[in-house]
Formats: sequence, structure tokens, C-alpha cells
Amino acid sequence: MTYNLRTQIITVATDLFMKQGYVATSTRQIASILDVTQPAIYHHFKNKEEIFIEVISQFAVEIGSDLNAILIKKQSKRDCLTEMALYLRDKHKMNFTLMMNDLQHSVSKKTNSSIFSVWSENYFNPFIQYFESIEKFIIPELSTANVSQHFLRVLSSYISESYSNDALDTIKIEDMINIFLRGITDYSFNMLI
Amino acid sequence: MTYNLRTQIITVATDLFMKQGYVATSTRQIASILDVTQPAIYHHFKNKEEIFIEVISQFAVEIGSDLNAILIKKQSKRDCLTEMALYLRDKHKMNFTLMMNDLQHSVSKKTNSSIFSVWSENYFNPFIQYFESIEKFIIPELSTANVSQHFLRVLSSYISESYSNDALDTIKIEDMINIFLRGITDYSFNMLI
DNA sequence: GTCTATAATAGGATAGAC
DNA sequence: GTCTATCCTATTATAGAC
Repeated sequence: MTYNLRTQIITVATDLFMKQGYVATSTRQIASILDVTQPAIYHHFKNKEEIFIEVISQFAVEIGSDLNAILIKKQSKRDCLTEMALYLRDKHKMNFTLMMNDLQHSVSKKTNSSIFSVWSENYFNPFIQYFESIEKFIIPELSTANVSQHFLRVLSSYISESYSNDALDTIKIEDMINIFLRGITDYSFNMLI
Repeated sequence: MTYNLRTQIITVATDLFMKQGYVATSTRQIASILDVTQPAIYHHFKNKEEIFIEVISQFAVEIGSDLNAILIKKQSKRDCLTEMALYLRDKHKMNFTLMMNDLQHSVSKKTNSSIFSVWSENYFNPFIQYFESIEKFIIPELSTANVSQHFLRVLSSYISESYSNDALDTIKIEDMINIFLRGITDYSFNMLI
């Protein structure tokens, strides 16, 4: 039966980390889903952090490759950005803010920077590339890195089951991108203020 | 010395909750700062949740009153929004996403909705009022509630020590508001796509 | 009203049998 | 390679003395 527990751990952990975050996922929970005891995990990984590193590394490579594939598709600039955003929302369900928080408070500095660099290459760079292909920004002081980071921050707040509240009706990603590209105000409003 | 431990607990807890979030703050930490033992807290509060409710209630009222004061000041629309945003960033240091997450996973349903309604009245409503005073949105389908929620989401990602990473240089709130109002792209870009 | 002592729970991790 | 048993730590919360 247990073909390769290590692989199964990665699969289950990926799912749980994305849904719940790193801290909120316990090794006991992972083990329970795989019908093994919790110490069994420690034969395949030194500790919980090692699982996280492995999960993020594999996952990020997939994300990076898919984002780059979207980048080279023949479509309008707006459609491209929308597709990248929707892809991230559906694939990477983990809220960035929670992830950053977990990284800063619950893993070693070494793991933190290791994961950050993987994240940067696979999530961040495709957006930098995208924004470099747009010639004119309204605010010339902003770099493509600034704009990319801002977009990912905004997108992040739309990626999270935890954030949703029944009492609020939330706008769609497409509207969010609209605001991002054009702003909320009429052009004449901008002339005035 | 100990004039009123209850009041002191609120003061310390407010500070810690804002900086670290609800879950990350322990009753032991609060007690330790006040130089009392941890069980002493339980004479003044039934449990940790009661502290949270009291903290948020008092804090939100202050926030609401200050935001409304900013609202009626005579200044340009853009300056008003900037002042509200900067005020929230400096006063309420707690990241909204983390707060929502804590609310959903670590407090009772009753506490959750109680805190949400206080939050809604004091944080959300002033922004609704603000956006109602702006006549034209570029995207007519969006309600003032939609726009308010979006703005608070975006702002939220700029309110958090935990999110900051030395490797990234983050734009200023003023630039964020600029993007929010005008979008990142040249007007002609919007005409094309 | 605050203390000491202690229960109850849940998490990560290790030792050693099989 | 997986199990049982167990440790260590940190947390919220309660009982009962002073």
C-alpha cells in the first residue's frame, strides 16, 4: 500500500499548508490523514520546517512555470494579468499575509530566507516581467518591482477563505484589476485634485 | 500601586493584540508585563476572549470617533483619504487579515460577530461615508461598500510589521492611494484595452 | 484581589522495540 | 520503516489558601 510515504506526506502537507497555513497545520493532522502515526513522519523529514521547505520548493516551481506559460500566450495585456491573477487565486490558496507571518514567527531565519528566495523567483519575477512589458506608468517614480509587489499585495487580500465574511459582498478579481489599472475615479477627478 | 488591574490589563492587552495579534498574545505575557501572576487576570475577566472583546470595543470607538473627525475637516478629497489611511496605519497596527483569521479560527461565533459589528460601525462606515461623497466612480457597477472594502483590504496589506521584508522596498501609502485613485496605467492604455 | 499549585490540552520531537 | 511510549514545552483555565 504505502508506496512512498515521503511523497504522500508532501502531497497532503501541500494541501493543508495551502488551506490552513503552516502553523495551523500539525504533524499529527498530516499523519492522521495518511493513517500513520505522527512519529512516522520523522523518519522522512528532520522536522516540520523541512516539510515546509520541500512543499514550497516543489509548489513554487510549478507556479513559476505556469505563470511563465501564461506570460507568453498571445492575448491582450489585461487578459494576461487577469489570467495570472485567477491562476494564483485558484492554485495557491494560501494567503500571502498569513504565509509571511508564519515565515517570520515560526521558522528559522535560514528557512525564511530560503523560502523567500524561491517565492521571489517563481511568484514575483513573472509579474516583474509582465509589468516591464507595459511602457507607461502613470506614476513614473514607481519601479516595476514596486508595482509588482503592490499588485501581489492586493491580490493576496483576495486569496483567502479566512478573510471572507458573510456580511460583506466582495468584488470580483476582474473588478479589482480594473481598479488597479484605471483607478476608481473619473479622469476629471484626477485633474482636479 | 495597582490602581486598577482591570484597566491595566486592557491597556497592555490592547498594545500586544495590535502588535502581535490575538492568538500570538498569551495571558502569561500580559500578566508578566504587569508583574502579576497569570491567574490574577481571571479575577477580572472570564477568559481571554472577554479581554479581546473589551479591547476591541474600546479601541474601535476611539478609531471611529477620530475617523469621523477627519471626515469633517476642510481639505481636499485626496488629502482626506490620505489622512484616514495614515491614521489607521499608525493607530491600528494590527493587520486586518491576521485579525480576521484569528476571529474565524480562535474565538467563538458569538464573539466573532460581536467584534465584526463593532469593527463595521467604526472602521468601515467612515469610509463608506467618504466614498459616498465622491460622485463618479469609473466602474459604475461598484457600490460605495465595494470600494470601501477594497480600499481597506489594500490598506491592510500596508499595515503590518510582519509583512515587511528587508529584501523588498515597499511603496509609500501616498503612492498606494495614487494607484487606487488613478490606476497604474496611462489613460491611453485604458482606451486601448 | 492576588497568590501557589495544578489540571487539561495540544503541539513538536526522540528512544527504542519490532 | 513504522510502531508504542514518552518527553518537553506552551497554552488556557480552575481550586483553594491567604
